[in-house]
Amino acid sequence: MADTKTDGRRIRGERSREAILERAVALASVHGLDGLTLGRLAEAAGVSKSGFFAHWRDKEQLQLDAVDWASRQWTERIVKPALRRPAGIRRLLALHEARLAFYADGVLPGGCFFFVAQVEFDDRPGPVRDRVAQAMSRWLAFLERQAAEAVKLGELPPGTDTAQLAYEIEALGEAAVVQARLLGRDLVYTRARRAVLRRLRALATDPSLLPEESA
Amino acid sequence: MADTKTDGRRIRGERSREAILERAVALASVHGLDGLTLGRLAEAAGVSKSGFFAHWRDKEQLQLDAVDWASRQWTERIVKPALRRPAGIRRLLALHEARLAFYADGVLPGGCFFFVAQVEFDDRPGPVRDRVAQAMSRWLAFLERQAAEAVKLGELPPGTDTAQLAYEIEALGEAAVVQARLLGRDLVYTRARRAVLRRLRALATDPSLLPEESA
DNA sequence: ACTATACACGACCGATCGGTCGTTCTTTTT
DNA sequence: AAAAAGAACGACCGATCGGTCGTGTATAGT
Repeated sequence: MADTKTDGRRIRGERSREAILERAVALASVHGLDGLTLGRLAEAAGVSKSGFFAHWRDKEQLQLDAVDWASRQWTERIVKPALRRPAGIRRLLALHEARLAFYADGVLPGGCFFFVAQVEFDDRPGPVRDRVAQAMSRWLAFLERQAAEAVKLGELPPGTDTAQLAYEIEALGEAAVVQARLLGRDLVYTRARRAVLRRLRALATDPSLLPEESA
Repeated sequence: MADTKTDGRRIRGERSREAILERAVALASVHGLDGLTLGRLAEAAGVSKSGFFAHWRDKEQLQLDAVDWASRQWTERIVKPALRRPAGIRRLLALHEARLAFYADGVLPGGCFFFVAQVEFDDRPGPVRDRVAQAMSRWLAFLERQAAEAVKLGELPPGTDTAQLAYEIEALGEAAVVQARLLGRDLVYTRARRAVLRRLRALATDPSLLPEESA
């Protein structure tokens, strides 16, 4: 039952480590980075608590790795696919839709824990707070840059408040997870998608670049 | 130092109980209803842990009371003031603005904990989950009703998707708290206000009912 | 002034928290 | 084949969790 050794280097626990990390991110999205307990994590990942400490020095190291792991997933599943779409308003919409699809996949069942942790760690300076803040502001800055690109391409009118638009896309995407618990995923995700689509169509100099609302 | 006896009935610890409850709500907005610990709460409220248990049977009772207390505050500080505004789109905007002002006051420094608790308690049936879900859906239903009223008054075009509009107002209001931690309150609250104002002005049959954007 | 009551306290409880330790088993290196 | 280096375990640690108990005390009603 040896792990597939993809290269010459060290192997064994990597699969286990990755599996634990994935569970940790999922749990943190529900309970928060701080509310995540190592006992529940170990049980959920099928290892003992001391098995966990073979991979991480302490809880803080796990939290840091969890932030990095989630950031990497965010990039792979949301940013990269959207970057294959043409720049401008279509890419903005693609980013929003990829995010909803990512949430629907259940990797972050409670929504992105950056947003909970941003509050949790606000008054507790340290590397975890820094990394969470960094991940969040990178995402907001990225959204804003894409909006600015759309302005430069002439797909949005000059003078468009790109930071404002980034705020709205962020808000409408994140809120979906919470409301989905109450009203059902399909219904709420449709609303979340339509909200941004409408907003972009209303702003766009050429709305025909975007799909129709009923699509 | 006797409490003001507003009526003939029981008095003494009420002030203390109210003070504890207020602190509990504030803490729960940051750490979640579940992440709230009685030790921190007792310390923050200046009582002993056993002093706390003079007022509540257990943590669950406190959580229930906290939900009710927050709901009441929500009504007093957001709903009631907005109900004094004329029905229709002006009232919708007033609701959004009152919410931002409420958040700015710091009663719920982490944002409304309904939204965190909705995720926290999702897979744990019980009275707390029920009450949280009830509070959230009451708020969404109220927003939707006000939007429907605006349609009936002719301030929004017939056929407007009122549930969609309620979703957007909710999302744009709640997200502000989180982003405010990162980017500063004034900046983000301005964005949150402008987002809903723009949306309403774009929809309205008579935009002059609403203030200018630059206001 | 006396008594009943409710509030608040410090001390304490079992369970769980994050974390350590010594051991065992497997894998990699030599 | 022997030795070195992970990886995982069960047992256990002090601290903190939610919660109990007995006591002291301030107040309300008589």
